[in-house]
Amino acid sequence: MHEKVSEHILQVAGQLFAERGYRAVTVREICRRAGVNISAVNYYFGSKETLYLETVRFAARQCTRNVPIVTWTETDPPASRLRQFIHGMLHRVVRDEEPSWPAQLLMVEIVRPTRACQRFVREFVRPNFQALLDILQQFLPRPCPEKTLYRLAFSIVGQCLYYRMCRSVMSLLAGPQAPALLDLESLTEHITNFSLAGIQGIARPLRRRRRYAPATTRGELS
Amino acid sequence: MHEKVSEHILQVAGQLFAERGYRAVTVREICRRAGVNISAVNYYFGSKETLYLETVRFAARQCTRNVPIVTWTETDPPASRLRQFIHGMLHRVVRDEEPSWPAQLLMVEIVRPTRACQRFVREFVRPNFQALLDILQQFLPRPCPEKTLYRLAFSIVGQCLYYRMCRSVMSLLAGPQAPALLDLESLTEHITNFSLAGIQGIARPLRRRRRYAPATTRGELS
DNA sequence: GGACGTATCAAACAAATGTTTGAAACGAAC
DNA sequence: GTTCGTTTCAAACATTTGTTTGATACGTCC
Repeated sequence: MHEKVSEHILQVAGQLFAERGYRAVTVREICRRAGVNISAVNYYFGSKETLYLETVRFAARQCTRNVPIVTWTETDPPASRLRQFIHGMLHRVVRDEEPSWPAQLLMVEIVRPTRACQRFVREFVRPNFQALLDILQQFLPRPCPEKTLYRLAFSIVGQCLYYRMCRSVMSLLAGPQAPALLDLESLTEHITNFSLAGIQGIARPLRRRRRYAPATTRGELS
Repeated sequence: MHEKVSEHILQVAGQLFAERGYRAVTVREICRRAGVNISAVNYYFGSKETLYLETVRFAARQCTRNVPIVTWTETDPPASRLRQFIHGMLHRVVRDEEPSWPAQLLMVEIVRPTRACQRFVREFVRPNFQALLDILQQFLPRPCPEKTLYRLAFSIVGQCLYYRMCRSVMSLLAGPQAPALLDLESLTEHITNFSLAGIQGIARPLRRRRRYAPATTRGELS
């Protein structure tokens, strides 16, 4: 029963934290909604703050557990790998499967980081980011400034994260067709195509300046 | 003196709210840091909540005041207009000029919206968004699904907002070269070039499928 | 100088907060 | 049945919270 109670508190607290933030949620409400005594939080977690840190860890685990690690075969072309990466990221981030609060909690943690953020980045964000860098490498000529590589990566994850972080704004701007814009598959296609072209636009400006014929390796993209 | 005192409170409160959030900041601390009596908040603003709503309004005004409205001449090609739009947006959002808290406060308000968000979107975000849609229209063939148009816009603002919303993550990932990645001019160039190519990649797949020669209007971009 | 609207101040208020306490209930082991 | 470690419970604790109060100071107009 121990395991069940503490995890139940974790779930209830996580949802409330994600919706209203750490300070706006009281220990009393967590316990009331979880159906446990008020001293349960301190009994199982030691303090409200520790409980919060645990909800962030739980959220990170949950987000990566929902989506199997990005795996591709050696024969997959780079474009296919990028599509898989974007699909996985969108799945983690825009998909509203139960529970839906972990992604939201992490977004808030990113925008105004607390002590929980550093560990989250180190353990969960960095590996994913490195995977993206590896994919991008394959699009670029060997001696490529790291600055460019990083910015390409940020351009891609920026597009994905927008649909979670700015969903409130997006819904207000898009009105009734907002749900259609969140459709996972077509959104994956859009961001992938946009990014593939964008990568080429960054990787090949020299050729265009030299007035090469532009019809060279475009087929690589599709 | 009236005007000065209330605005001073607004500034102090805005900075604290942006750093730590509404609930974590106490009226006592605001007043102490502002050098005014504790009852000043209720005297000038009626309540802590009203003060917060005013800080959001102030932040929105400040962010758009720092950057003159996007203006272009009729002769400017679309690519140039897009570059100006991106430059303005990055200027508002990633530039750390004094005061630097308004953008941060707005980002937090977007990720977990309160009552202040709706008005902010209506009065400040929507006009900017509409301007971007107008620019994008010129890249696309006339009968273009609104869904595509919107997603293009979101791809662009998503790239820009990343550098503010996810700055904590970005700094941890990029390490010592994070400041270089935030350089306004080169970042504008990157996002503009990436997006121009991305727009073409989205706008032209039909032509490619029809096996048209791809060398048509590429000069339009540069 | 007196009157009046504005602004500032220290003190106090009631409510809510996270946490602690000590006892009671429970369940398995002997 | 007794014992012992774990879990639950209601009550209370000391702080902190936003807000209110009533008095005092300030400046201006008559």
